[in-house]
Amino acid sequence: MSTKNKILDAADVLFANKGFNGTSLREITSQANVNLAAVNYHFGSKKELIKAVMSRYMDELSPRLESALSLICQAELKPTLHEVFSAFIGPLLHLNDFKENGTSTFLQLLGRGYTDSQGFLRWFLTTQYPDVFTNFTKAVNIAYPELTAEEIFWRLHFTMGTIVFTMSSSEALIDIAQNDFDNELDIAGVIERVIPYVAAGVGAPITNIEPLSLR
Amino acid sequence: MSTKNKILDAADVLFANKGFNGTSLREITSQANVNLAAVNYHFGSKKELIKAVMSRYMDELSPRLESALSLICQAELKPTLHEVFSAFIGPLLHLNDFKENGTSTFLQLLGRGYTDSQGFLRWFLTTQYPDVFTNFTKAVNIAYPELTAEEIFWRLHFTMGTIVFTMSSSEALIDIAQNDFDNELDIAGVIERVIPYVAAGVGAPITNIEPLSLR
DNA sequence: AACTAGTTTAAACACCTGTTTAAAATAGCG
DNA sequence: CGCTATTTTAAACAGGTGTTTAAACTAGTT
Repeated sequence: MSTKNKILDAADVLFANKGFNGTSLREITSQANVNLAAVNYHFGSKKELIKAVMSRYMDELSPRLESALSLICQAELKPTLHEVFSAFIGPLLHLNDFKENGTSTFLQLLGRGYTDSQGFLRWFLTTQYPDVFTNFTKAVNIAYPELTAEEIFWRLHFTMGTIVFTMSSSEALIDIAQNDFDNELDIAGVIERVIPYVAAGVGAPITNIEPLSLR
Repeated sequence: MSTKNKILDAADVLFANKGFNGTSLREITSQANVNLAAVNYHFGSKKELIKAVMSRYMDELSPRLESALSLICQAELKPTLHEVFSAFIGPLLHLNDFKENGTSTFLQLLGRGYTDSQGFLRWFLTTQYPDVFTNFTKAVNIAYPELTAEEIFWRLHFTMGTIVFTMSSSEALIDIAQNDFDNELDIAGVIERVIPYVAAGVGAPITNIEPLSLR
C-alpha cells in the first residue's frame, strides 16, 4: 500500500476518535508506520491532510447520494419524508464496504469537522459539494411543500445535528444500550432508529412564530 | 471581581468558541488580565478549571430544571411532549440573566464537552447531575407511555444531539438565516423552532425494528 | 510594628506541536 | 551500468503547551 494511503487510513480513524486538533502528526505517522515528514511531503500541511481525508469519503458518497435523491425527486408518486431520509441509508452504509467501519468513521468525522476548526468544514462541504445540499432541500420540498424555505433550512440543520452528533458518540451509546437493554445493535440499527425520528421532526406541523419585534 | 471569577468568565467564552483543547491557559489568563499561574493556583489544573466552568452553569440550571420537570410530572392532566420540552425553555433562558449570552454559551459548552475529551462530559453529567436525566425520562414516559425504555433512551440522545449540536453552531446559523431570509432571530427564536422538531421526533410512531439476528 | 496567611508575579521547566532541511535510499529509464 | 527523479529518513527548528518554583507583594490580626 502506498505511503499516502497508509497515512489516510491511519488519519481518518484518529481524527474521528480524537478530533483534528486532538490528533498530532506524530500519532498519525507512527500509527501508519511512516516517517513524520511524509505528511508534509505528500499533503503539504496538516490542513490539507484533513481536506484529503474528508474528500476521500465525500467523493465516494456524494455521487451515490445525488442519484438516490434524484431518483426520489423524479418518481411519479410524491415521496414521504421517511422515504427521503431513507435514501441516505444505502449510500451511507456503502461506506462500510469502502473501508472497515467507514460509515461511523465518516459520520464521526463530519461531527468533528462541524465543531472543531470553527465552521471550516461547513465551508468545505457547501463550496465543494453544493449539489448534495440543494438536492436534499429539493426532495424535502416535494415531500412537504407547505414548509417555507426558512423552515426547511432550520429543520435540515436540526437533522444534521441529530445525525452527526448521534454518530459521533454512537459507539459509546451502542455500548450503553447493550448493557442496559441486552439488545444487540450496530450502526445500521442506529440509522434505522434515527430515520423515523428525523422524518417526524422535519414533518412536524407548522407553528407560527412571532417575529422578535412583536414579542 | 475576584481572580477566580475573572478566570471563569474569560474561560467559558473561550472554551465555548474554540473548544477545550483549542483554548490555551495563556489565552484565558491574558483575556482575564490575571497571571498565568493563577489558574493552577486557584483551580489546580486545566481539567479542574473545565469542571468548574461547567459546574457553575449546571448548579444554576439543574434545580430550576428539576422543579420545572417535577411540576409537569405532578400535573393532573397528562402533559404533551411539546409541554415536556417547553419546560426547558425557562431554565435555559434564565442563564441569560445569570451571565450575558449565558444560554448559548452553556449550550455550546455542552456540545464541546460531548465531542472534545472523549465522553468525559457525559461521565461528568451523568454522575454529578443524574436527577436531570431520570426526571426527564420520567416526564417523557408519562407523556408517551407506549415508548419502551430503550426507545426513550435512543430518542432522548437524538434530542440531546439536536439541541447541543444546533446550539454549538447557532451563531453561524443565525447569521446565515438573517442573510438568506431577512428574518431577525435570536437564541430564543432558535429554541422556539427546535422544540416542535424534537417533540415530533420523540413522538414519532413506533416502528418495529427487527433484531440483527433475523435480518 | 511585626508576624502570618493568602495571593500574585516573572521565570523557568520539560515536553509536545507543525514544519523544514539536507543527506540518504530507492525506483524508473535510456 | 549510470543518470535522474522520486521518495524516505533523521535531525533540527521555532514556537506553543500545562505546570512548577521561589521570590515578592498584600492584606488581616495580635
